[in-house]
Amino acid sequence: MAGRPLGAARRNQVGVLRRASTRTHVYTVLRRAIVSLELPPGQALSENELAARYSVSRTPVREALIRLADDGLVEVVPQLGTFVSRISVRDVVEVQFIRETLERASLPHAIKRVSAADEKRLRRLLDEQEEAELEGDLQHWFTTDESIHRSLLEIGGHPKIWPIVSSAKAHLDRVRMLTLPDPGLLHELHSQHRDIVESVIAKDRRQADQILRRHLRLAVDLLEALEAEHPDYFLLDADDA
Amino acid sequence: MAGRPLGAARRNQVGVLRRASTRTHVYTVLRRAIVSLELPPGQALSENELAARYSVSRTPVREALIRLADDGLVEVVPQLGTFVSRISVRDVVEVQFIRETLERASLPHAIKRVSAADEKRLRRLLDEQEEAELEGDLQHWFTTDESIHRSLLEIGGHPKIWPIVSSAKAHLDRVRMLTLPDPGLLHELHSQHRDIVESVIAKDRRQADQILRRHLRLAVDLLEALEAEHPDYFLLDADDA
DNA sequence: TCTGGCGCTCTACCATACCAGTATTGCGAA
DNA sequence: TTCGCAATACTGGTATGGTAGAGCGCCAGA
Repeated sequence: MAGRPLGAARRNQVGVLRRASTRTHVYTVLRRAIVSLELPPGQALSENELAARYSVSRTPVREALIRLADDGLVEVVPQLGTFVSRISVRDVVEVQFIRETLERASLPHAIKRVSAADEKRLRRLLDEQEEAELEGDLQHWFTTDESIHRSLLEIGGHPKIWPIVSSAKAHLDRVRMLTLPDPGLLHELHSQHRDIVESVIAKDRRQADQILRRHLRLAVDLLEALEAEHPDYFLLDADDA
Repeated sequence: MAGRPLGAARRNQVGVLRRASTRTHVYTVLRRAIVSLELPPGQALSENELAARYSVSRTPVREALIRLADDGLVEVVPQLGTFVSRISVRDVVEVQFIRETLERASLPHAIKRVSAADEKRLRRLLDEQEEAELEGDLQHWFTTDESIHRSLLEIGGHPKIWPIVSSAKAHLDRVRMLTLPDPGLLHELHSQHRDIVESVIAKDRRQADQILRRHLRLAVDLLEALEAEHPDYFLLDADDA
């Protein structure tokens, strides 16, 4: 093979971020690629190939794939291969239910506990997202989307809900990605964010809940149309895991 | 050459039937040991030592530890060690909230969808649990406990909630384990199971919800007392992750 | 006696080698 | 031409070796 491990001198090869472990880095990169559909559902992933592409060994790649498998984003079949999981309509609906249930349950607590500093932070995130929208920076838009939802959970005193919602979001965002770039949808989502935040600040429980619910359902409402449009991305209804 | 001996190829090192992957096996064993407090909070776990104890290599041990870290049951500190996580009161409360929210949200669906076959299955599980209770077989009791809760989620059409609840349950059961063996508590929990199932069958939403809620809160109600009794098992309130 | 620094040891992390299966493919026989 | 079988070229699973970093204890010096 090519060069042998040279120790610390070689450690910086992958990216600027040396802080996180290699495994986390690979996990992050792969996850982003899957959610963005850059790696389409059904795509075969080879541990060897990925290791070569990112110039790391198989070990961290493998560990990243295990985490992705736990997230349901890939399926690893022993002695056969690892594949980007196809989208299961049933799973998406259920994952959406989980997310909606948890975020809505936390919202009243956020309304009770929101502080002036929280308000400032939320409004800053909203502005940041608006900027990303105007600039057409999808990546940044999604980052702020996560920040807003995570912040609301943290304000509600339920930070541990976020990892669950985040895992759900991955599947939902993959669906949403099929409808993008639709500037109208993006704008509507951002507008809903603003309405939710303002309702929380105004301590209007009913309105906040109503908008959040509608907000979270936007992705799945178009599911059937998307399935017809991209049949190869979806799992057949008969299949179960 | 003469080729490999095909008959012997089937033989897997340990003759204990056809077990899942080593990684899963180690994960299961370790998880059970942690939840049962056989491995107490704060206990240091060494990859090398575990590998030696279970007569496997470090790789599957390491991968199992990563999964346990995702579950929040262990904490791995690079270049230092891996430790059974201490119990954080705040986390237990939050995890309890998550579990309660999801199970209660699914319950109405279970009431709508419960079939005759489901009823039979649930009652069989209840009988099985009663038997385990009478025999004092804690391990079996916990198994049926899991089956009952999982079944209710599946009947409600939300099987994907189970992994989340299961992860939450691990933390809650660890707390509960501090109160056992208390035959009175065990009996009360079983009795509540029966009441919940009967309410579901009777399609009494309000009663089912009420009992389930009380049922799920039993573990955390005693938290403060337990923390006073076993201070070394708990995390100090100041600490955050 | 106390303190500061050097080094030993143990850790998890990553790289690599080996193993046991599976799908493919190419070749020989019908 | 077509079919069956066996060698092969993959796959992921496991075992093992090497590396940097963190903690701790010993020891020299004040």
